[in-house]
Amino acid sequence: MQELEARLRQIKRGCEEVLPEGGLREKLQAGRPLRVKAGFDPTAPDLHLGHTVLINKLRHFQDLGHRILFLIGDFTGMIGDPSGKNVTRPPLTRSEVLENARTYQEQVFRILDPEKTEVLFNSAWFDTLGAPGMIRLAAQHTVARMLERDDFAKRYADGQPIAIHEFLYPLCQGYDSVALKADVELGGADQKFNLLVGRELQKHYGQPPQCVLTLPLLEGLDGEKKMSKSLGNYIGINEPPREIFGKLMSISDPLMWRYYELLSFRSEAEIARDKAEVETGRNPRDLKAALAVEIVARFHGQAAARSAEAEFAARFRQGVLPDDMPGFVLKAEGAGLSILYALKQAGLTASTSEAIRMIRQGGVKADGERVNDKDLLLPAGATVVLQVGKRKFASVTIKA
RNA sequence: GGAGGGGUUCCCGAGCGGUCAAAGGGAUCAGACUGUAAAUCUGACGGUUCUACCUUCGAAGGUUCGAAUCCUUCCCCCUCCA
Repeated sequence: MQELEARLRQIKRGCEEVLPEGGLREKLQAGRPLRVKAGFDPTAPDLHLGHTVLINKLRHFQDLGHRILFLIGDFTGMIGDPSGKNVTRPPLTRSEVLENARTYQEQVFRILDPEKTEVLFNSAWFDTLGAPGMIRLAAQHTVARMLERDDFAKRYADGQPIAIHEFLYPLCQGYDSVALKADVELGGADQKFNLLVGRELQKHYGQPPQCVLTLPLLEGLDGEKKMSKSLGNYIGINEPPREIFGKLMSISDPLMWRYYELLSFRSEAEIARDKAEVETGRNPRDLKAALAVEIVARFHGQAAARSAEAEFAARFRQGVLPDDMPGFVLKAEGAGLSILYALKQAGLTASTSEAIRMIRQGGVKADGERVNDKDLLLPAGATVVLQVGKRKFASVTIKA
């Protein structure tokens, strides 16, 4: 009994909503492995930490012995989830879909256990459903219920267009749950409506309705807006260890606790203890580093995480240069090479104008010495370590 | 089919014949401060052979000593009415 409660708490951690409240306990009580569904767009995935909040939750289920149904919406992808943009996405070819699915798996299986994961495509049932089947499906839901969806309601009230096919998206997503006989479905907080349609449809088709878990959208590095690639405030799981480590170290303290809650696999009790320690004087920096190590290790292994941490400490606390900075060999013009030209050629600045600006602002160092003279010549034959700002380095050798 | 509004530098957005490389905000970058934190403050933010010159304001032409600003044509967005 106590164990059940513990499991329930682990599953609910970080969730925005669990609907219906008691439903999950009931399903867990049955003791059998649950069928846990999560749907993904068939678009080319380049996962960032925001995506992993949901995948982590799937992992929790797996750890508790449940079955993950990793559904790729290659059919629903043709519709595109209604976002008000009112564009029908061009359907992907079969090989594009398979390629994207492969990339998904390569990334997702760094968190999930492939043995306990089934990867499925919803075209499997929709391709054979046919127009009559689609009409029968559409008959299961009313326009009034559809308009309850916040996004639809707003657009309808504002006189914004809603194309008919947009109504089909929630229905199809719901039908996926029917086809899969899902016990639980996970989705982002913005998916609540669609997830609930699944419950309705399952009832219509004589199945026990799934339990719905919504997960919050993770805030990006700025701590304000949701993490997304287009906003540039993301940490991609394929980024090099050093990048992931550095980006995590740059987040604010409040955001760090948020990340602990949603991204760390450490127990809530441990995190609470750390939090208390910080309040009595422990340096939050060390906890941030611990989080960074955990995350880097998840995607790149323990060794890479340790070395990223060591390098970070060396570079920023002791000012040691990175040992693998890019190297360049540039030809001198006469007696030497203009520092401006070297900075640009080494890719440290986008243009010579920018190089001048950086020097004026005191952001350029050569062999650790601040450069104040924009007309400085690097002598032929020398090898100089150039630095712009805190994180851009290059080793430049001037050839006569 | 009819009426109207608009396309400006990474984004939003002012400018509406010279003082415009173009206000203001955001993002970004550098410096100071620090825990490489965050917040804050200062500065930068088209290019170059850099106190000057060159290229930019949807596209192409034109008027003018001079245009992002005026005219012509074209392309593209949006709103309202039917």
